[in-house]
Amino acid sequence: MTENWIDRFPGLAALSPDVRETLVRDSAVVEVPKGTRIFGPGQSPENLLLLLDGAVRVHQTSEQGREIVLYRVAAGESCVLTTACMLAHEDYSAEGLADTDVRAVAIPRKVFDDLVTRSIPFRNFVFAAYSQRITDLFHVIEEIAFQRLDIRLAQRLRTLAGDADEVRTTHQELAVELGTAREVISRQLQEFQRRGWIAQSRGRVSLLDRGAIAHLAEAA
Amino acid sequence: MTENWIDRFPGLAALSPDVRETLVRDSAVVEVPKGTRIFGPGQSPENLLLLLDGAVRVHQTSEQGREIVLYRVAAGESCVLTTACMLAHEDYSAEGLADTDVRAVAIPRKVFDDLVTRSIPFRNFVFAAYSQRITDLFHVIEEIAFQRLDIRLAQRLRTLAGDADEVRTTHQELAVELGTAREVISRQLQEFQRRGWIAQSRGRVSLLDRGAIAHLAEAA
DNA sequence: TCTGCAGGGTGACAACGTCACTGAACCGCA
DNA sequence: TGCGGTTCAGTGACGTTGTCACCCTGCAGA
Repeated sequence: MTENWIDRFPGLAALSPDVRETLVRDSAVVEVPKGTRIFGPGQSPENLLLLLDGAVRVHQTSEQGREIVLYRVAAGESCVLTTACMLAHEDYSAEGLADTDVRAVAIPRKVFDDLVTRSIPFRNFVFAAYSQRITDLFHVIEEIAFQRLDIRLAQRLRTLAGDADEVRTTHQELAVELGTAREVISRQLQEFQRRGWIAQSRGRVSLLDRGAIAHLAEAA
Repeated sequence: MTENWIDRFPGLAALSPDVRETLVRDSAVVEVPKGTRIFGPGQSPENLLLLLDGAVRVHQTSEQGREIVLYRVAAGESCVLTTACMLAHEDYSAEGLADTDVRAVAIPRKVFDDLVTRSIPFRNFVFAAYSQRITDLFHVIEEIAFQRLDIRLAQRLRTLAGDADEVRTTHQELAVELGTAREVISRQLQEFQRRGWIAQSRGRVSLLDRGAIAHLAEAA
């Protein structure tokens, strides 16, 4: 448990030795399995999470039951908005789910407060993390307001696939990614398939022509 | 200039006397006329602004030139995201415009850093302000993704009108408010007019039946 | 009075969302 | 191996929103 995880966070490189010591001593490394609900309405976390491995997906659900993925927290990043949106008076319908198995450092609120007071680099880290998330949200707004769906879908398929050449997901899940309806995804994927860019089977999309997909995705 | 503006900010009520003194001594009250661009791409503010009077409107503009209003900062609130989104590495296309004549307190970055270190209540104020803005952004996302335009337009007409019974604005400006196109606003307003809810003339919308408008707005 | 221009109206069409329903693939189990 | 339930995907019809091209109108300044 004396693992030196701090070096995994570039933003924390400037921490002084005593701050590092506090952080390592008073935080716990936790593991949560894929699918766990990390926070959500009626579930306010008393920790700031720094992700070591895995990813956390943050959703919003509308009253009518439609959903959209707001952003993901990747390894090496922190889950600041998590704490922030819980801090707000309004209870909000955003929730965080473990997208994969997750290993994270949990910094208790008191330790967090202490560090923010004591350490300028730590504070900068926190504010930088906020800024990053906020620009993520700006991105989301720009895309849902102004970007065509075929382009957004192509982009999302690329990022979900990563290095692999297939994505294991349902049309419904893709619809939630983009905040649209399943039927719309089905039709778009059919069009992609018709053009020979992808192949589909139940629960799986294979990318056949990454070049064409990339070309569309970059037609931003 | 020794005006005690601190009491206008409920979140700052808990500040200790010495912090209050620093804040009042080292901050300046500034006035900017309506229409001034307060921040934007290539214009990063070195101050945190606390609004005393007036309102600031924060926009985002897409590459294709379409715009959307993200939120407004009202008197008694602070412009935290302003500083935050400038802090992010990416240069972002959000910009802040004085929606009316504005009077505000400008807290220089150094003073801000000092206060965040010294004062727990000040820090809470800052974090609470962040949370508020972030939930505002969540609201925006929920609305543009899932809410019908007629409902959003009715809501916006109500808030823009305030106590008055008319709104002095063009269709184009309303389109920017909601991130849509002018033609769409024109058609919706015509429908409202046909139902006898509003009357229109060049650059002006009069609310004739606030009850009906409110009813639609609350059909969220 | 003329003229330029911002504001607003309109029709056609494309893109996206919704609804109702159908069929296909998969799973557990007899 | 076949059965039945469930999840996933396909489809047509239709309503809403976005885009494009173009027009008309009211207003201000020359």
